[in-house]
Amino acid sequence: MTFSVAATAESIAAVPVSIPAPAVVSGSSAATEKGRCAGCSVRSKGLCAALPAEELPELSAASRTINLLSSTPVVLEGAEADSVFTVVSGMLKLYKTLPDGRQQITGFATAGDVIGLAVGEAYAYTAETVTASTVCRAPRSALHRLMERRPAVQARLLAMTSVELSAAQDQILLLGCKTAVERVASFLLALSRRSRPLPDGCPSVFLPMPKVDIGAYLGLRPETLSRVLRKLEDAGAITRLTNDRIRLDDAAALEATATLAA
Amino acid sequence: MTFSVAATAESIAAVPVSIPAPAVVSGSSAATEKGRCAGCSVRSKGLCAALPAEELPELSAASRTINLLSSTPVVLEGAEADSVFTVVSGMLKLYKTLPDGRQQITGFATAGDVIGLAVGEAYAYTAETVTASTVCRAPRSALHRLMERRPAVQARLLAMTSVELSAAQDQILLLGCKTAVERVASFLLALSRRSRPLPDGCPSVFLPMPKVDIGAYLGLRPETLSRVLRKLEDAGAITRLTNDRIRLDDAAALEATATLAA
DNA sequence: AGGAACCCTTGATCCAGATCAGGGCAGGGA
DNA sequence: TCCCTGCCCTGATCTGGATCAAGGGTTCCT
Repeated sequence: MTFSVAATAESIAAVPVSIPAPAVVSGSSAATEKGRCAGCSVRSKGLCAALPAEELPELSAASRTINLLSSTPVVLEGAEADSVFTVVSGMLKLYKTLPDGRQQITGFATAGDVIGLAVGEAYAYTAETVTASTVCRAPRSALHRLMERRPAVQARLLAMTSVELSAAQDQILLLGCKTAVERVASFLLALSRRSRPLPDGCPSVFLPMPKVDIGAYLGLRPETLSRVLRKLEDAGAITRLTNDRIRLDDAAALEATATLAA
Repeated sequence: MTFSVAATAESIAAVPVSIPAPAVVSGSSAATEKGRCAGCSVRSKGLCAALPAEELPELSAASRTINLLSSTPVVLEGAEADSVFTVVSGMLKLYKTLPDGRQQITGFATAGDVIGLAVGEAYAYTAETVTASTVCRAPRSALHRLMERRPAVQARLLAMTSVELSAAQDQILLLGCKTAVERVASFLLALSRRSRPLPDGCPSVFLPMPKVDIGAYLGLRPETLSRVLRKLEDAGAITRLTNDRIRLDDAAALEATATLAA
């Protein structure tokens, strides 16, 4: 469910992907029909968590696992929404585009998140990999049939959509009210809540996406983001360990500058 | 479902409310148990549209109709979410507040919209009447029981939540990318799609809420909103008929300035 | 090794919208 | 009737973040 700020994506770095073609499909090929879903790393997450074991064979047959390089589109805004995807690993960005090219990232999706749910016939946003990723594709019709047969799946989908709506409203608050520093502090804290602290106990966040994407998510230019991060670092609140990892040295100070409440 | 921009609220002006106390509850009193819900004006809207006739008696017994003056809070952000409300008539604003008092309006709710659905134990936003309104209150537990018994209700709730999520993402795009003029044009067009055109064929919108609230919804100061409306009026795109009604003389021009796409 | 293409960062300047200030008008109460 | 209060509009000024410009680091390709 595209939790607007999630970061279980730690796994990405640990599993260097090496794929020849831009997209490799591994369906009901090598793995046995039942085994594929049963042994899946996101079996207990997202929608699949609501599935009883006896549904697995049919789901395995209906779905396909796809490996993707980075910067690869998965769904396109406006295209016919005939499939839904579950992120198995990696990270994707979801964004909307204005006619003149301006883009607003509405969220980042990581393992367990569902992509491509649409109200009407067309996808409402574009989803594109930020890092090499693996997603699981299923026909929309299969999901509908599954929901009719299993109210628990529908309940799970409702819960996930509700969480996502709540996150979207938090983002509206952020974009409508907060200053640049407050936005960045809120973002770092939200990410840190979803990731494991460093061995030294300090929370840290993993940012595999380019700075321009973080900016597009927070409604800021990359230059502004860079300046804000420097200011926070000078203030002793954070340390930039590497380009894609930040340690939160003073989470309390961040909370204070984030104006709390989100 | 708090459609971010809805305007079937036309009815409000036509039905001048005159209530003595700030809140008048009319439960299973005068109306018969079955009659209340069966004859309700929002029977065919929102969640109630998914209800079969045989559920009406129980729902009538579990719910209460409440008349409210303007500027009356219905649910409070952070309070225990023990009830859900359906708007019967009038208009409410939904907003989140930062500790220092800044407020972001996340949507306006009109007839048929559902208010107070919460992910956890607490309401995620405050809802307050903008005009005198009538809402129907039901215990959260009653809704849960109803959903378990009737998958169609759950399906309806999922559909409504999905639409709302989509609207929230449009609002994120608006707040993150668009200029002041684009925001106002988008807002007017979104409202006009939900209201009937004037006798002369021109679309028009009804804005019962104060300008400061519209600004708080669009991420703008009331001064800026006022200036933008004047600019649009000078350009011949709109006419301010009264303080709370605007005629869209040139919807095409508005579409163009709204940068489309939302 | 060389270099091309990205990113990221920093500095200088600009501007859309915020903020500050003041005035007009409509509704409501004494 | 008159005053008071709240809302709206408009002008003047300020400023946070955007935009413009440039330099350095890293990765990948040749």
